Amino acid sequence: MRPISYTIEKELPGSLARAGILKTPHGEIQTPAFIAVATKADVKGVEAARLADLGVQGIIANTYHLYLSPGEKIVEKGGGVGKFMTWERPTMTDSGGFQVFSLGVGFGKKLSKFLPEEAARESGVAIFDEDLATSHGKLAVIDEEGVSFTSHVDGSLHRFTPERSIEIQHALGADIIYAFDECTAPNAEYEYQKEAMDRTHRWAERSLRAHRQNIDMNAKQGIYGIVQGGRFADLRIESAREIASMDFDGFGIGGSFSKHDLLGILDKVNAELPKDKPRHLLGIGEPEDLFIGAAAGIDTFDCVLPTRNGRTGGLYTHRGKIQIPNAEFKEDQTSIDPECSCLVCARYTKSYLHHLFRAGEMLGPILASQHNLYFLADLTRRIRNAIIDGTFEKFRDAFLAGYKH
RNA sequence: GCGUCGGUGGUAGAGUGGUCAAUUACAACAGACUGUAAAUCUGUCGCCCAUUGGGCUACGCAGGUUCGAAUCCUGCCCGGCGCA
Repeated sequence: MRPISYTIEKELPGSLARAGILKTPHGEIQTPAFIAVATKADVKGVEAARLADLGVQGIIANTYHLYLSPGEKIVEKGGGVGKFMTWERPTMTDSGGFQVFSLGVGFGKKLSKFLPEEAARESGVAIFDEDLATSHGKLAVIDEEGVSFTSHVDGSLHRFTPERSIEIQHALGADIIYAFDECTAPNAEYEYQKEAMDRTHRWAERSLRAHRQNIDMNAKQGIYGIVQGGRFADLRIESAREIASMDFDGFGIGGSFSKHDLLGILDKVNAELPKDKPRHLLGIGEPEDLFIGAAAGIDTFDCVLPTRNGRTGGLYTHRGKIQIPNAEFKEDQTSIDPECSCLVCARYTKSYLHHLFRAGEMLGPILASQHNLYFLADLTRRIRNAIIDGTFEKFRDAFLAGYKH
């Protein structure tokens, strides 16, 4: 009996969408579900004790960050990432593969994972700047065996290989761990993307082997393989087939493709994956993305946006995202989102949140993060219910009609 | 009253003859953020048109010197400090 199992509860006829139950040693996750990001063993701004009330069923922490600080041994002595942070429910750890991107080619470049350069330039987002990147130097360099990192904290040198990532993830002790992969830049050329994908496949085999060899941890943790291939459909499909052929307990769809590409190929990717295993869409997304993902058969999502947006004043509402520090909310005595039933909305006005942000009070980002987390967790829960009821499309259309940018 | 230092854009505070509509910070007004180098970053920020660009009004007030003044001179007003 594997530590991780997935059961389909209901499928949406004519699509890949499904509702199910993901069982872990620390409890079940009713899917589709939104997993909160707890990079450094904390969901930024939110106490673990509050997470369940916000509808959060699981968290995902980060191998690279916890390895650097406090060190995986400390977390291990603390009882593993879940116990350490007092979240004794389902946990995951990302392998550090994303940092290959963010500290590698992405370093010094404000490039979004999604926006191609042109779009970024048009929308005013700062973009890749080779000069800047060069002057800072990249912090991650890739070779066949693994990745050498320069710590962003103190400049010290570190080495990650698939085996090392798995070893650290064993110490961190999450219920679900990920194969070490290479997350590529969104604008990577086909040739490089192919090369990186093939390398990620080799790393996947090594990760899997490293995990299965550890009898003890293999019995306690499940391991997901990660599909790569960037924005190229044929590579994505090839990658899905390749990763699916390996004996993973579940699958992660790795990042850096544009939204448009995501729309077009996610279902094709998932169609290549075995139905009886869980699929996680790494690092996504916005409310619209959750509908797209769920429709394509994604079971779990994670994304930094609810907490990052929340910290910086962006709040989700059923009428679209709002910037609470903006002047228009100064005297708005209505709740943040009248259609939201979270504790923050039940209690506080836009005017109050606006004031907290203007005054630089930390409670502002805290409350905003909580609301956003609830918003996405609740939306995912309702998507699940709609799949079970067979009203998915209806629910989606109704929601998106009211949700403006 | 005498002496002295100083009065710059919403605020603080640079600038001390041309490259100044005026560094910078804060405030203000927006925007961005998708496996968290992020409680962060970006843009705008005298007025009026405009696509690069142009016009106008501005550095306490009023004069003056100069081709040219926020910058020099004179007077006045206001404030800090010192002495009476």
